Amino acid sequence: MKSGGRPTRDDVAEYAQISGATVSRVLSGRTDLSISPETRAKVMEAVEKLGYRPNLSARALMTGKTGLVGLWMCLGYSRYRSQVLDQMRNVLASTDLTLAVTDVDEDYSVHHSFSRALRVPVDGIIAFDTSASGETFARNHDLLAPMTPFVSMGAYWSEAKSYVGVDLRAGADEAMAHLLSTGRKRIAYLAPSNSDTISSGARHDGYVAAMRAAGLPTQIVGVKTLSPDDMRRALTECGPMPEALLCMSDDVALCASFVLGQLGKQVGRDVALVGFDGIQETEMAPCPITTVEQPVADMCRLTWQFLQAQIEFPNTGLQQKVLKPKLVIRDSSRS
Amino acid sequence: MKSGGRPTRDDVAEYAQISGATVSRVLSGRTDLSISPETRAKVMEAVEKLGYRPNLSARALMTGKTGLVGLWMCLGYSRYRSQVLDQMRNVLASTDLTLAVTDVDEDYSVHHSFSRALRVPVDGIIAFDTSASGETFARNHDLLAPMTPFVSMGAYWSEAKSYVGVDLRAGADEAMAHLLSTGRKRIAYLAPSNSDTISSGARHDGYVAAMRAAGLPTQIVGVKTLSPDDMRRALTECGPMPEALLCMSDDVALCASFVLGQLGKQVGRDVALVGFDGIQETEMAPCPITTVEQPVADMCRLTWQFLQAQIEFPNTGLQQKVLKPKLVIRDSSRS
DNA sequence: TTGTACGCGTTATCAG
DNA sequence: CTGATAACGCGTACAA
Repeated sequence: MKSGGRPTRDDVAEYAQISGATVSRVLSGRTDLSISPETRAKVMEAVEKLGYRPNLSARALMTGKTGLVGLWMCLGYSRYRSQVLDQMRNVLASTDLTLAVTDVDEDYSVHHSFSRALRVPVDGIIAFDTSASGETFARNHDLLAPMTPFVSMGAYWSEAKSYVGVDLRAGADEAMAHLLSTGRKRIAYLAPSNSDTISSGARHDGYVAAMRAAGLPTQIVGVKTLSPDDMRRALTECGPMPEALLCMSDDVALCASFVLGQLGKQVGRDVALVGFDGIQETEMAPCPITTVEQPVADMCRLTWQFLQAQIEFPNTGLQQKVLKPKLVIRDSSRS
Repeated sequence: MKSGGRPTRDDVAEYAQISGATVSRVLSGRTDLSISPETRAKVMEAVEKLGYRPNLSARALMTGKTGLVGLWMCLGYSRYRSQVLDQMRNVLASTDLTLAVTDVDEDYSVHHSFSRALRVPVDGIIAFDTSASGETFARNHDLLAPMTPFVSMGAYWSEAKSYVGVDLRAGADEAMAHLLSTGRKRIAYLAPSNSDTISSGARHDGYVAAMRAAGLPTQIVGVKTLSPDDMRRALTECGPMPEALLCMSDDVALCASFVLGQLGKQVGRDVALVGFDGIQETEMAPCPITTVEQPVADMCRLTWQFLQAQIEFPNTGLQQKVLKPKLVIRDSSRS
């Protein structure tokens, strides 16, 4: 046996006094091969004795498959993302593939993020809510991994790629229609100021369009981070308190809800609140929060279907589907 | 070039009319090698033209390194875990290694979970709060990946392995001392009924020990899931409402807080609440919740230090450190 | 500065 | 049922 490193297949073979090929056969776990019980026993003993584990890279090199599905997402704190992670895990659980989650953060350059993510050797890629615009994303994917099966999932996509999208614009339209129907006029859009979503994207655009259509002035409020302090600053320095806030996410809405309480405002009466995502916590806020619920379960299931097809049949064409979110009205905006 | 599949290094070489070795050299990005500008240009052009990407498995096979750090954790929904993910990502960001997060769920058998996680070829493993007992875990690690650098992080560990632990027992002791000092006597321990933590572990044990020492009867309350419905059932069917609840996690405490409100009880006055983990949301509850805060940042930083040492110097001995959590007292238990 | 040749640890295809 | 042997795609001495 080699002195220093990990034992190899041939170390096992030597120890067991048989050929390397046979070791492979035993360890392959295939049922269509027949192996004598004694040989099998010898191999297993040697494996145990030597603490042998197959080298995954070598195996992948031979088979051309790693058995991994890459999930690309921003690992920054977000309850919605955490929920998607949970769901994706459930979907993959019944499979013989393994989920490998990789950080793709908008803070780094897209290219830098990608080259990192691509260091994980996967059979297919799911890119979730990578907020780099869909097109930039598609171009980078072409550049960096043209042959790898790929599906983007969530709010952003490119028509050049397969995707399962969520029509947040429809969600924003519905939310705004609802908000306006309650008679409120001074409605602001609230989002993290360091994010793209504050000045563009389906939610922002839906808000602006609805306000314009109603002949009302728009007001964009940016919040630096989702800390109570920054939220308080944002909410007090933006002028007179708006009658309603369309929040970019439920995380934003929940933080706003807390700060409004501190400021002596009553959510639902003094200020209406609508969030996006549909995370569980909106239900458990002091005043339950209206939200545009994302179809997380369907989204994950369908995405996996798409990707699986691409992995199994490399010639699969583009698969594209847009899902509709669902407005869930609660006390924060009812009256 | 081969017909069907991805282009290889030698396809690039052929296209550029040079040797495969030179292609490798150009793409290695090393500065100590000297390559003529024309050659470099030819290679780059061929790479672009053919859409060549190096095969990671082959590269890993050669170098013996994948550049990946495996983070093993349960991907089920939990705000604390999400926070750890966020922090770990920050720690690894300044590194040239890539984080590959893998689901290791206590619901599956430990062995099954492990063999899955081990399908990701990594240079080192961080196992976070894998609630399988530390010893079981260590044994499985020995069985499945004896040579791979390994550090466990969080509430569970084995003395046979390197770890960065958090002394939740000390946290529980402190929390109970605090709770008892407020004069409350009917104190219950609240945890998910399907989890190990309901009948064992540092938090449970600390609770039981403190109650016994105070000559008070213990009361364990199990909650099926963290839905308001299940929580309501747990809290109403456990007999007369306890004066205080030591909650297994902040997620549990927050859910309890919501349900108590619904039941007309005032948190902090009628029922005291203490949670574990120190997630941000405890601060933003209607009545801010006392919590045993985990040293997430230090924990992640130190764990990485340990792992890095093992990766760099394979002969590194056992590295073990236990961190103390910090009791943060808020209104939910003050008076 | 570039090319040749070998080996990393597997799986898979042949004979035997 | 088992043993040689040929790839898989790449990095790197060594030679030119």
